[in-house]
Amino acid sequence: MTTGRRPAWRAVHDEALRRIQTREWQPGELIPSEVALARELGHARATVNRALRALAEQGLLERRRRAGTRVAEAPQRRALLSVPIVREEVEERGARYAHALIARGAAPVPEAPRLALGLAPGARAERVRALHLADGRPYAWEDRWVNLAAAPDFAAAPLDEISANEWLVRHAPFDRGTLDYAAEPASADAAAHLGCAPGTPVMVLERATQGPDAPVTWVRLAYAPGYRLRMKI
Amino acid sequence: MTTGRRPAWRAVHDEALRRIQTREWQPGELIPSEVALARELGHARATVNRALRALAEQGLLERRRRAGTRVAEAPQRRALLSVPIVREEVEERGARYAHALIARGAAPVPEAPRLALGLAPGARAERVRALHLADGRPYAWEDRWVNLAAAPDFAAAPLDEISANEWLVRHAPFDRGTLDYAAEPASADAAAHLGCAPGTPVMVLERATQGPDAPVTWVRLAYAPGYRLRMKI
DNA sequence: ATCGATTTTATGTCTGCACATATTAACCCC
DNA sequence: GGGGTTAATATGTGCAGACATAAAATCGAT
Repeated sequence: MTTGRRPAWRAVHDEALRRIQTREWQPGELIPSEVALARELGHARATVNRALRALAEQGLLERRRRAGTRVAEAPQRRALLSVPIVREEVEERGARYAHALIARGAAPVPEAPRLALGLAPGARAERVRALHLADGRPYAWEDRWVNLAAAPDFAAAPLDEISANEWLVRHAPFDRGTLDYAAEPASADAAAHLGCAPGTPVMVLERATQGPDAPVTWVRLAYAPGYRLRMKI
Repeated sequence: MTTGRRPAWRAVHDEALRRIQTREWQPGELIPSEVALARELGHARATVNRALRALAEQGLLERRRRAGTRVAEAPQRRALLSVPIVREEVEERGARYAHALIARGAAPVPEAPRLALGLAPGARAERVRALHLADGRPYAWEDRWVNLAAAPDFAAAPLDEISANEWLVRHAPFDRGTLDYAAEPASADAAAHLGCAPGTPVMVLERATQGPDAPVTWVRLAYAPGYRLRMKI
């Protein structure tokens, strides 16, 4: 029967979670089959399946056909990190967002972005440098390279009105990518724009984004000192 | 009919993804209803529902009852970050993991962990300091506080055999928590154990873990210089 | 018009059933 | 016993139909 308030699969989910947390189901232990649980809890197998599938997606259960379902040895929740858009990050903190375009134009590509963009040695690409501001104070320093082959219109994008990232998100289809966070000493130009001493530890994000056909953009974001990347599990 | 190789809901998922990426469905635009899509693609509504639900969980679609389904304004993929267990991190890189217990014992709790553990001012808790090693080289420096009220047996845990984190993961039920990454200068003791100069930028992870009833542990991990937190989207 | 009640509609969920698929377990033959 | 074949079984997926729920759209009375 439909519970109304609380979906039945949630109830099953929560009950299974309780048994995991209370060690009623031990780590590594095989739990009852979907059919058995369905009978015990009075629901259809599909309902139990959905609940257990959700727990497996969270990393708490491990499921294999025929072998059954067992509690993960080290039951780890997984944190969901939405790919950061700087403007949203700033606004979520209740600050006013602004950005300043510092420089743009074609230039020869250094090694790291060149490899990420899949370009030949000596190739040129569009480079954008910009500063992101929160309530008028420096928030992050951006150094971006764009593969014009994958986003031809980018050269004409009005980057004083919209940030390069937002323009690309809206105009260039994208697919997959990688995120790399590291702690590094602030480079001279980053320090100058972020208003800190060169060498100050800053969080650096390097993001490579690929479209369905070709790599689109490679960006290096240096966050102002004090930045924290926060996640919940 | 069952496709066999590729589940039908994946086919629907991929087709919808294609339409989003090619801008056939514009950002912000209302897409056809489940019933319409089911008829068009020749599947049951439940199948279409599952596909669209998966895309919504990834942040590409926004769905509301009665209002319908629309493409997210800034279609962002979400990265799934599994909560790091240092041993697994190390072994995934193909290195041999080891850890060394440096110190343990009850001590007065400083402010940050005290608040995270919900303890009264002046309270004491169990402190553990340990070094994680990859192929014998320093990997991360751990400074951990444990709320013995939530994990009474922890005082007797054999921390020379098993790391505190793994012991807790196996013996203390846990629930929710927060992860905070920041770039900071290496403290004196972290630098000493990591083999770098004090003040070197290092990635610091602060994790607070809560069980069903009470906070369990607060840990600060300083990774050796060069550490990168890598995610795929 | 305006506000509130009612209808409509798209998504959310549930069920029962069926078949698919991946493994494990059992079996058989030598 | 060894090795390959077959059966058994738990999960994975698909479908049709039904009801639940939220929110937009409509209608009605003031």
